[in-house]
Amino acid sequence: MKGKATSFDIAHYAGVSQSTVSRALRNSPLVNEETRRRVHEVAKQLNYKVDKNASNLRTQQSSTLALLLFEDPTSDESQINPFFLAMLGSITRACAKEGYDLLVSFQSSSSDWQADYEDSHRADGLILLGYGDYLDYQPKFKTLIDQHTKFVCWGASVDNRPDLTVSCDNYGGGKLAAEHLLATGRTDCAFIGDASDHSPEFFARYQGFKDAFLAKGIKLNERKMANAISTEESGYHATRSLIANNIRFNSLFAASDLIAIGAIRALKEAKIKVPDDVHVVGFDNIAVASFVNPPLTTVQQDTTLAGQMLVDNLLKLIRGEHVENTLLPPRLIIRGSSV
Amino acid sequence: MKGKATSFDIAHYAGVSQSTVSRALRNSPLVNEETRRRVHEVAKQLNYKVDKNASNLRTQQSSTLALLLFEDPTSDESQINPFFLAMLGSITRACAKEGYDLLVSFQSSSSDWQADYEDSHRADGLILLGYGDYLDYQPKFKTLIDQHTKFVCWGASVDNRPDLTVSCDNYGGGKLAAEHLLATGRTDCAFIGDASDHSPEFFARYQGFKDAFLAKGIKLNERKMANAISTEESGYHATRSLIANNIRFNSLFAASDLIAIGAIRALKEAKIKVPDDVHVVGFDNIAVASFVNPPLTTVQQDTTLAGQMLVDNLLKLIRGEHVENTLLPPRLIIRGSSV
DNA sequence: TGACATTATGACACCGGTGTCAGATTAGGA
DNA sequence: TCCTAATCTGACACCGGTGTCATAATGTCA
Repeated sequence: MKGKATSFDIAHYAGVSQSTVSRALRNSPLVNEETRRRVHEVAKQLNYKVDKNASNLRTQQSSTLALLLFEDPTSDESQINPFFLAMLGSITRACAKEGYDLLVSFQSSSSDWQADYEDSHRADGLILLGYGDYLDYQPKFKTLIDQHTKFVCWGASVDNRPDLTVSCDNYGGGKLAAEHLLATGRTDCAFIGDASDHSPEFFARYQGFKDAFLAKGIKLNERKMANAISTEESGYHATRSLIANNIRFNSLFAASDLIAIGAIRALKEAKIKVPDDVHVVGFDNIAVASFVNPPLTTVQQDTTLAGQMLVDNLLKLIRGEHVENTLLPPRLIIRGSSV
Repeated sequence: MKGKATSFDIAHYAGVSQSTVSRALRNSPLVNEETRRRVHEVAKQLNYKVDKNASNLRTQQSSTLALLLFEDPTSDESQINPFFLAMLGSITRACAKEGYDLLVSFQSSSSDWQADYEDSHRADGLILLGYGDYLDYQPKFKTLIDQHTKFVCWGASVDNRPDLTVSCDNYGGGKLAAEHLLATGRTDCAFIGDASDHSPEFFARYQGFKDAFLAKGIKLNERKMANAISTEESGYHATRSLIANNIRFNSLFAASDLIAIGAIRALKEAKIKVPDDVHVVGFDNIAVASFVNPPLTTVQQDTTLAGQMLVDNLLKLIRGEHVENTLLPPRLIIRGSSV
């Protein structure tokens, strides 16, 4: 057999028309049981596989989702944020479970990102994943909505369309972290992250954290804060600058685990002991968290559930079903860095 | 405008035929400069995107590669081997660079894996990634070759077709590890991994390691070996069983970093100090390696280069060009676990 | 036995591009 | 001025399926 078999080849060998082959292979009730069997038989022998391009072209859908990964442009090229990789894994699994294929693509948020997977009929919908720079994305979101592109995004909320967002309850997670530190009696707390509304997830974490302290009548000292993006390097430098400015604290909340790991490095370097001198709590529960020294207390985001929800919601959108705003419950994982 | 624009819409507005539109958009030299400009103009206004399904159907190729990830069926569902995730990242980037899209799919090596991406014209070729169980795969490889499926694989070698494999020089890497331990004077060495030919990569690492010791006239003690697959758990249990059997050693070579990390946990638990009592060397240089305590000495595999080579070789195969067997040089990264 | 519903099948248009071929127009050369 | 070559464009078949419609074969009931 030269080249790949087509449904016409099968039709020929099975002694039926090509239409019937198409129907038989998709188990249409219109086709006779005996015929169906025979067609399947021949198809198997010829190792026939439906041509997805032809099929997709005709049906105008692709059984494929596209995952767009946005990375902090400043992060090292070779190292991808492990939290996103975990998400990628769970999204892949969720797609497979639903019978969808997944196209993966990295976007650098600085450049003009190409969301044309849907326009070009390569994918039925998009999943946007990133510690989104909130403000920069809004115009893009609007374009996507105007074009009726189906998409969901992680973290960053879309104006007036809360149903398009799946995210961890960052505010609640921040509270969990705060309550834990308060319970251990460490009320003089530093925050490393970004408390501007540029980074909505970090902002929400900080808000929850702050409010939990306020609820106990404690006001966080604004001077004990330093900005950082979600890399180890950034966390290290931010913490170093606090130390260099002679700012004292007995506990530290980092907006992400990578930041926390960088912070611990800076603290160690300054001969500040973790957890004896400073309790440290991170956010994400990436795989590394349990291996660092000391093991990192952190707020876990359930990536498996998150991936599943992103896919589920997107499929609902594609099918035109109603979707609710989705907020996933965080969970505190207590380890050696704070006890 | 209802629905998506097609090339006929553009033809209409630009006052030319659809054929000309198609040519103009692909910058065919056949079309007049002025016409080309006008067509592009209209296309942009209508936000036109070529329908990939139609295009792929006609041209019989997809500008897409598929990545099949094989995981150890025993590994935890939620945690994917970080080494593979790093590879995934670099493969994605390499694909983007070459203008190809990437379909990602997880396969459980136990079940019958579906390699029909190419048959169904979804992808032009396959990249196989996994700590392959060598023997199980050979029949599958044969089928793929018989069907003229274009594919490359990482690690596992394909009988008679060395050109289909890209891999790290595992033998050389094992030697590097051995020479380092010898240089530190730790000649009484344990090995955790799989030294059977079931796991070709681990086997090669062990061979290189063993030969380097032999070159110094030292024969490794077979009793100081334990089998493990590439998970932290497995490394932990394997090491524990050695300790439980009262087997002594002053250095340890693990076939992968995850195994090494598990081994360190087992050692610590038994109050055996790393590196004072036992020097530990791993393999892979996953991101975690530098964060564990003590930081792990390891043999680095250059994942960026590996991803690039896999993609490059696959594209060459697709284009029918000659491909060489590809072996990437490993590099020793010395950290606290062995000095 | 004729009228009608049911079942199974084939013919055919269609999805939206790409590639080939033929034809129109203009330019160039004798 | 006429002929040939070069340039540009449109018509059309084609890729390999899917869905609609018409039709043949069979069964049912009055």
